[in-house]
Parts: sequence; C-alpha cells; structure tokens
Amino acid sequence: MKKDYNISLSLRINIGNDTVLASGKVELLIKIKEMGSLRKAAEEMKMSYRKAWFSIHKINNLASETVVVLKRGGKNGGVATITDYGNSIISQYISLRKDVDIFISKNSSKYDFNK
Amino acid sequence: MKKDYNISLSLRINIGNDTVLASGKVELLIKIKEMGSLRKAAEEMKMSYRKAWFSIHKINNLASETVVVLKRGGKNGGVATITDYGNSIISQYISLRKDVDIFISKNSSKYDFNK
DNA sequence: AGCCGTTATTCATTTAAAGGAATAACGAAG
DNA sequence: CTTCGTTATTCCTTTAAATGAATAACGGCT
Repeated sequence: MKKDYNISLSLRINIGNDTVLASGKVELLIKIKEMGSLRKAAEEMKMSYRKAWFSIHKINNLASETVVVLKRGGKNGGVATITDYGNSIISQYISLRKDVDIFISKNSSKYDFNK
Repeated sequence: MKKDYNISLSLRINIGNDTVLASGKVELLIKIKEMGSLRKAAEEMKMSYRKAWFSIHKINNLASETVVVLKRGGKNGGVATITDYGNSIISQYISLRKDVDIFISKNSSKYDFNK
C-alpha cells in the first residue's frame, strides 16, 4: 500500500546543546516585531504569555547579544522591541530556511520511501 | 561576546504528522540489523526494551510495508530481522542524510549568527 | 517435559513539560 | 495619585513522557 510520505528538514541554530532559534521561535520574534508586544504576540500564536516569556528569556540569555528588549510600564503599558542584532539573525534564519526548502524540493524527488 | 553556535538540520521521513524515520530510529534499526536482536540493540543504545519495542511497533504500523520482523522462541530465544524494504529505506535515509550534511557544510559558512 | 533467551504486555511509579490563575511591578498620561 | 495595559514572577494543577519491575508467551534444543 502506497502511503503519502513526506520529507521534512527542521533547521535549528544552536549554541552547544541549546537551541537559540528554530521555526517556532522565529515566528514568535516576527510577531513581536509586528505587534510591539510580547503578550499580543503570544496571544496571536495561541501560546501562553508565560511560555512566550520563558522563550524570549532563554533566547536573550543564550545569544551573543540581546535579541528582544522588554520594557514594562509607560505609554502603552509596556513594549517589546527587536534589536538590530535580533533582526539580523531573524533574516539570516529566513534566508537559510529558503535555501533549505530549495534543497528539499531538488533532492526529495530522488527518493521513494514506499519501496 | 562570540559564542560557538552551530547549525543543525534534522531529517525526518513522515507519513502525515507521524514520523516513520529519524536519526534515532535509523540508529536503532542499524543496531538491530547488526545484532539480530531487539533487546540487545536497545541495550546497546541504552534504551529500555519497552521503548525500543514501541518504536519498532510504530514504524511497522506506519510504513508502507513491514520494516522489522520480530519472532519469539526458537534457537536463540527469538530473533529480529530487517526486511528488504527496511534495508531499502535505511540506506535511502543515510544517502539523503549525506546530501544534507554536504549542503550544511556548503551553506553554513555564509552565515554568522554572532552578528 | 524442562531450560533458555528473546519477544510481548501490563501495571505502577517517577520525572518532566505544559498550562492556568493570580498578583506584583512598572511608568506614562490624565 | 489613579488608571491602564503590559511585563515579571510565583504557586498549584494538569498532562504527558520515560522508567522499572514483573510476568506471560514462544519454540528450538537437550
């Protein structure tokens, strides 16, 4: 019986054994950039604020430089900002991801895991 | 501060949302092939027999054809055998994995996640 | 029939991850 | 000095995953 298999490549940027960036985190960062708010970004992704906060905390601690600056209080209650470094690694990740996708589409046709 | 980041691509062969093959399962299958025994393969991988058994059960159920034939009783107490189809997808996975590794080494140098 | 080493399966326990609720802290603006 | 919406953090509960122990089932061999 033929089955509809598919090949997936997941891309991770690690430091040691810890993941700084993978698809989920990148998505979260982009949402933060769009909304300027961690809470709203989390909401948009149907993720608890708590989880999102831990996620950002981890990224900031691991990476070479700060990726997201969080400020509380003030005009809109607080604000979340992506740093220049943050924007840099986001676009690098996206660019590399595109290359990966091209690689998959070029190579996967050579294989047939049904036989 | 410069950190020693690394880029990892994990390769998965899925059917729908379920993973038939990924690096850990392939390693287990190879050990089974070497030893002819699920128990010994699990032991070698420092994995509980229980977990290994579930793993194989899942692979066999998901894949197009049987990948591992398990028999109990008999000369050596029992035996685990990789089918022709099993050997085929193992070598396909390894071959594709090699291509992926080459791709990584060619592309990762273009990126610097420290800046 | 009994032995042996493996496969097959259940049950209870432990450990880890995820989630939710609640509340404090903050600072601009009115 | 109060309000407002967000960030920050704790505590408890729930859910899921991993582990371990124990035991049955099997079949060639002596």
